[in-house]
Amino acid sequence: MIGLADCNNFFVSCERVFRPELAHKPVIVLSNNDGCAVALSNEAKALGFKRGDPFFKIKDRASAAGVTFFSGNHRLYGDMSARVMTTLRALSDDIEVYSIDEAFLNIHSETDDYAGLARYMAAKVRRDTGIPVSIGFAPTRTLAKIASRFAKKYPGYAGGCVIDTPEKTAKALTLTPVGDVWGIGRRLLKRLQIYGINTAMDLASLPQERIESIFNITGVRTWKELNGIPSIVPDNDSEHKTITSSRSFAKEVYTFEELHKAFAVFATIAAKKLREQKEHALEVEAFIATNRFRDNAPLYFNSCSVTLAESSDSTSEILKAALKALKRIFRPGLGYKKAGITISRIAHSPQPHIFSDIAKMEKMSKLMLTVDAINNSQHSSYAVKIASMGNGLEEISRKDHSSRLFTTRLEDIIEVHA
DNA sequence: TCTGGGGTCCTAGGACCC
DNA sequence: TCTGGGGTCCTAGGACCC
Repeated sequence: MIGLADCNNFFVSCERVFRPELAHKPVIVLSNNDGCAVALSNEAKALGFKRGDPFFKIKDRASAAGVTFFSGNHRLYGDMSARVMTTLRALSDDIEVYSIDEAFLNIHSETDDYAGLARYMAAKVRRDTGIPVSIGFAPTRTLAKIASRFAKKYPGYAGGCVIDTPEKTAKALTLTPVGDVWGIGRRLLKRLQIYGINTAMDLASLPQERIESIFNITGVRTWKELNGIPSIVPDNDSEHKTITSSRSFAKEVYTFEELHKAFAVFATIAAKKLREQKEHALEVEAFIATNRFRDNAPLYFNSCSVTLAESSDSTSEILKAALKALKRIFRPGLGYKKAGITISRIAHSPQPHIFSDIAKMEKMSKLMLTVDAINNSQHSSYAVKIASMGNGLEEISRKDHSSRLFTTRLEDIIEVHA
């Protein structure tokens, strides 16, 4: 049996931990620049608001309906996620962190009461972190996902649901729309509906030959998983193969200098992540794009990648490469709305070339370690920074509804008056 | 006025090779 | 006028995920 723990309305739940009066109230967490709704409480969903709704379109109606808004506070969510994962880790033999709000749970020791275990784990996470979580156990990951959906949807499960018999499997699959199955996206759903496949049960009941004629290998895996045959093996190394840092800007940016500043921020963020996973990259790609929603301005998207002579994890080397790429794609006179960098060809050990100055590489490596150490120990993460970063993205981003850094900044710690 | 960010995997087709 | 066959590797783009 494999478990899946999924935090309910995760970003909203994080905010509610520190604003308990918002329980049972409509709450929406917004994306960067207060652009879109990305997380909604059940009450906000019930009012008809959806994930992806642009804030400017729903603002008036939602305010009138009493919705509380938050700008995304990702440092808070990341820290709360770590707390949830720590609790889950202590309760299972091993866990696979699948996303900021989900983890698969492996239980090696024998138990015949998975439902009780799931409910206990959910209650423990709730008590230790304040975050409500739904846990499903089943023979495959795809079925565990379905089980956790039931645990989330029906309060009667008390946060824990198990699919472990043919009868329970049949019932769960019949009640699950095929579009809700893990791995069935918008495009696939459309095709399935043409064939009259509407529920997970319809899909699971098809003969394998039929499935193979409709789907590629990933679809066949999903079908097997629905039939109780484990076929999706998670990639258990936690290191990423690419690291992207990008942002949309609140208003269009026209000059190279402004983009340079933004790229200094991107390089800082991406290189820090790279160093955190103790790796080095050989390739840096830069991209810029104009506003795709404006039809009275030219549409331009371009990207360019640069290969480093020797692999690096240094912010300044990565920035240098990103700016080289940016120079090739920058066109004056255009208003840029979004930009970013992706670093790739990531490897564990540094890869010098024959003329590399090894001493210099080691010196740079030490320098970056020192910068990270200083920044990690300070309240400001940019105590030491690349000068061209200036005040970062401050002037070109917007956050009007921020909560505080309750768990990671001493000045922001919550006060209790008794 | 205002429309997110960060990933993975698979596949078709081109480049290249013998 | 005639213009092979088969293999591998790489990459861009599509589809999916949260």
